[in-house]
Amino acid sequence: MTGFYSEHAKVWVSVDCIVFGFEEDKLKVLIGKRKMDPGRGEWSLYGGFVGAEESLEEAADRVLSELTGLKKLYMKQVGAYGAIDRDPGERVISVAYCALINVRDYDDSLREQHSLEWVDVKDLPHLYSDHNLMVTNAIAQLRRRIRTEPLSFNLLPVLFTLTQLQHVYEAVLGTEIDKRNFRKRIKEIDYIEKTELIDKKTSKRGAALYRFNKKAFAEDPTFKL
Amino acid sequence: MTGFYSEHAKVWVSVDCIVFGFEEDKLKVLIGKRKMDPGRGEWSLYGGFVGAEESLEEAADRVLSELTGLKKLYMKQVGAYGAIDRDPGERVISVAYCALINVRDYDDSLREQHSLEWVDVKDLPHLYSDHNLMVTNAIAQLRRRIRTEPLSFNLLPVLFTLTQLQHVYEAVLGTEIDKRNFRKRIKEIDYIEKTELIDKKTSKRGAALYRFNKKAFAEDPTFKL
DNA sequence: CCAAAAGTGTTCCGTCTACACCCATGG
DNA sequence: CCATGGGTGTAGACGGAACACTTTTGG
Repeated sequence: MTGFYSEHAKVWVSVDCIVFGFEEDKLKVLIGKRKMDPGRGEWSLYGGFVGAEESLEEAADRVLSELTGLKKLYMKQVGAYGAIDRDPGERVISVAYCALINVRDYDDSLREQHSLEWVDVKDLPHLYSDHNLMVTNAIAQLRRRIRTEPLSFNLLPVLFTLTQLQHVYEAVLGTEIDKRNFRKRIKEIDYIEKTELIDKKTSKRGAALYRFNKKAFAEDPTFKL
Repeated sequence: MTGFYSEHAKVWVSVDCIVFGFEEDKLKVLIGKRKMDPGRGEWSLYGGFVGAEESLEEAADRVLSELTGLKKLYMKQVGAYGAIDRDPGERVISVAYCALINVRDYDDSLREQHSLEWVDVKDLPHLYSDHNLMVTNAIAQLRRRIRTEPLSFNLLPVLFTLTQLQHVYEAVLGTEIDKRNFRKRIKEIDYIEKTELIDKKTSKRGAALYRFNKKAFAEDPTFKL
């Protein structure tokens, strides 16, 4: 410490995670009731303070793995929120991160331990502080990116059917998509590979299972859907 | 102060401004040589610390008006930068803001006072800390937004010719644009109004001056170019 | 009179959209 | 045998890209 900036004020910085999951053909967010003051009992995103010895990304990773037990999730910064009175307790600047997880990878007992709930984004309650704004911005970002980046696979199991994939796009974009047009476009994308496996859970006839080939995508990282 | 968060560490938070201007048909950024340690003498964005009693936006506004003497500039958050060692002196988290200004509104003596230079984005030197990354991200954001938001007018005088406007798009996007296609699209946009005035500075024949009508845009805020 | 920038339409091609029926199977 | 979700192709509309010449006037 050399004291370059000692005349300036320091503030608390936190990270808040908007964790999206896909369940029952709906886009959902993981929220819980706050267990601490201020705001005890209010619905809230899950977050944590940034330590002196960790970067913003590390803090977000830490919070996410506390929350989900999962590592190496898709994660993207949404933005910094710095209104003076955004936190009812003290002055805290928060950086929001959006994460996408496959609900089936997620240990449900961990969810219950933290008393978290998957809530449909269309049906969000009032959240603590400016968390509703964060979620709104995260959804807007998700909608923009899902057309040009292979995000959707993060919300699905490794093997998925085209109907499932289509439902992800419909849930995120909030629109209906024509099945034939959708499948036509998929066919032209090399790194969405059809496997020999058949899923019989959702239909009597059975649906072909597909897989996202990361290596093939890395070779030609263009995405357009 | 109620001491809710006292067990957690506080950090310094700063804002850094990426100020874009349009000059000589090029997209330029305002940078200067740092006048303080650490990093004295290095090329750098202009920034400042966030005070205890101001929001991030207020801090960015304050820094921008110190810098330009201008208020109510177009300004957008680029993102938060929080690597541990990003600042060579101490641990500082910085939030980058991108601003667009009309170079002709800008008092050049103020520029000289702060020993700032307009530098072509294609010709940027190495900048202090992670500032090159901030500029890169700001340009990427600008390219995305300029197609769907009426940003370009912020880089031009109130009255501008269509050739100037086209040059703004070419400089930001880094591509050549077909003149006839460009003007065809402009004609279909109601809130880009042709005035009776003629600019004779750039050509012998003279070019019609146009204006962006904010009110007309507010009534139908769709933009597509 | 000529250099230099302003201004102006049409054609073509590729992309997106709309749209309806047969298939396979478990119950 | 029928209800349920899986799977397939075509035609028309629309929007974007390519492209070249005339106009005006200051020097």
